[in-house]
Amino acid sequence: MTVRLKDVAKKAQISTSIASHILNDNYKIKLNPETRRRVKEVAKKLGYTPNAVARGLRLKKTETIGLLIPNVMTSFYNEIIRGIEMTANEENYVVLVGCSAFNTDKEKMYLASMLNRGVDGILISSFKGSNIELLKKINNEVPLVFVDSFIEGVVADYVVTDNLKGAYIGTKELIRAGATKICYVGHVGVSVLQDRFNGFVKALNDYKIEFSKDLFMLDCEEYLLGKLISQKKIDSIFISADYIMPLLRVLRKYNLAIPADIKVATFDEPFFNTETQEDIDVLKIVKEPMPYIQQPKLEMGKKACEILIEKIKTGIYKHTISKILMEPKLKI
Amino acid sequence: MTVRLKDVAKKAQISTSIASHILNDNYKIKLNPETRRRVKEVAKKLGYTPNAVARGLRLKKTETIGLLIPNVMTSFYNEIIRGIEMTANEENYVVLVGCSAFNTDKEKMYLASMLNRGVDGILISSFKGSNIELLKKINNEVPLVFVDSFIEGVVADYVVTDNLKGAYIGTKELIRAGATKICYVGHVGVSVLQDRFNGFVKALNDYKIEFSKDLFMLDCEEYLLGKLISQKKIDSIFISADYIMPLLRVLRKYNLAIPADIKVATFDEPFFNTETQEDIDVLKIVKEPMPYIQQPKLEMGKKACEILIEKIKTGIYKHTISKILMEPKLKI
DNA sequence: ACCCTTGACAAAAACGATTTTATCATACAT
DNA sequence: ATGTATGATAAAATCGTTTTTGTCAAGGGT
Repeated sequence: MTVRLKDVAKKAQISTSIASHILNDNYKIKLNPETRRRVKEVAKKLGYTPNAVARGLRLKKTETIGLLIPNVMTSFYNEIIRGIEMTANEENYVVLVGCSAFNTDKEKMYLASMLNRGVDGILISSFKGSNIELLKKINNEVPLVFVDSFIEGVVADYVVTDNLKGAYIGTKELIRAGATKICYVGHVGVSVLQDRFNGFVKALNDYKIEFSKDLFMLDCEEYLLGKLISQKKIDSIFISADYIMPLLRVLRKYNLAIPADIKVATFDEPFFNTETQEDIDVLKIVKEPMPYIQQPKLEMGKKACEILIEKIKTGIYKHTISKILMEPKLKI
Repeated sequence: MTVRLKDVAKKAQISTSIASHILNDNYKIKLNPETRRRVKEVAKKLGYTPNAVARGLRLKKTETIGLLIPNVMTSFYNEIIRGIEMTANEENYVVLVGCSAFNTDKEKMYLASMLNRGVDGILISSFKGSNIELLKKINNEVPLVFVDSFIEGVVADYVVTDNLKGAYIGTKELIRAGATKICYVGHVGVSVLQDRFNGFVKALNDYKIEFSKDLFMLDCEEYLLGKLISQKKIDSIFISADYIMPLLRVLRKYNLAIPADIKVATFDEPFFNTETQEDIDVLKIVKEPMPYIQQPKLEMGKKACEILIEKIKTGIYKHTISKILMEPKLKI
């Protein structure tokens, strides 16, 4: 049903090869201007658009980029996706999304699938290092840009928030507001999270506050926090936004108000999901909005996509590693 | 660099045609079992996977489905996307996403782009009727399933929440709780929203409450609401979750508490985005969680994707219109 | 008068699969 | 002995492009 180049050529009484040259505005080959006009006119009239699959086969490029992320249901990745879709669209690329669900096998499967579907490049947010060999191999076949993640040993481009700086200025803000005993809540298992922790420690050092291992926990551990609070071992908390609701519940249990009794700053905008009445009550302890570190998610997506497309277009993408640090912002 | 069928064939000392038959498990053609074994072994050893682009060209199917939605940044579409990605992945399909941003031209562009990239089917959430002719045409070329939207005149499948029922049971809940003067806040411009309004009116009728045009507004209009409230013309409100924050601000201005002074039920889970301290304060008027109508978003995505893939596989998809109503739930 | 360029176009190859059509022994029936 | 199945495989066509190579007449230079 759809109109092929052959149809245009036949109607314009010309060979398909010439038609192709004309429709691709190839002026290197000399042609009668009238012929050019005629072919273009016919193509327009028939509403011809080149079949991207055939084109992809011949050209070995599909104007498609693969996007592989852990999940699509958090606002964090959504904004990144949006940024990616925006610039991809501007540059006439289309994006194939896959959701790895933090599952190494699924990630592997998607990578293979994208590759043999001929994507021109891949954007990925990957944490576990399990597919590192595969990623290295892929990195030699198509450009690869990592978003909000860092895989030691893969020589590619990385676009990440400056997590160290973010945690640094967040912690500094707590100190500025008078904090002296700061508790850190958050994982350190992967590079970006380790950076955050390092930023936290750096701020402590710069402001001559001694770091104590006792004031550091991976998860929001109610019992530990309870002890620290009741023994007045801490006056403030720097915490990942993911844990904000659990934290508030703990604080409420101890009848503490923010910021009078305890100061809290979060990495990422705190997200209050209020499922129950208790959740709504819990919010009442927040007397002032908490300062938080905002990641430029949209910009991160945009930037990563720009870099990828740049690499696709130039074809230069091997043997260089670059880490683009996006500027976090302190929001009060 | 990647290994082609030709490479496998050469290594197994066989023609590509036979290799293809073997790797596709075509038993209609008689072959020496030993040859089959050998070819499969070689293919496995070389790590051969068929080039999906070439395959797509020859077979005219790409195992790709197009997904076109207005935006990717609201939790509503995110869950739908997730559902779609899940079932697509299970069925070995891959998803090409596009974001129309409520823009007719962008929608048109994406539809064309997806089509000529050879997607096997399209899932779309479309509101404005502007691309209706294009959609009709597409509907004859590949299966088309609408998600959470309805376009009069396009003979395709629709997967939507039973909006009428949702609004009906939501309103009924308000009435059950003693409401007699209910205000409706929400647009009616598109089919799904009109259904909601109809459900609201139906509930009023069934419970012998007269509908008054004065208690109906498209947006959350502060002035109007203020008047209705201060004149005690209403005791409850049925409202789209999108407007919950503006509504709370108005209610707070009048110093009203939920549900003591005014009952509120929402369509979709109320989403409290608390940007400022005022926002947090505003939540304090909510003394009890509000009842709300929950749409089965994930299931909607799954269902739509299942239907689409079913149609792709059977090839039967023309000249029937079906509207699948997903069951909304009342949450208290 | 002969060779060379060039303008204008056509034919064919290539991309990597799948599928239809051929080849060519051997075996079997008549 | 001749024609026809059939088993096992190869060759060629096809999908719709792009690109390389070919054709062929007109014009220019010596």
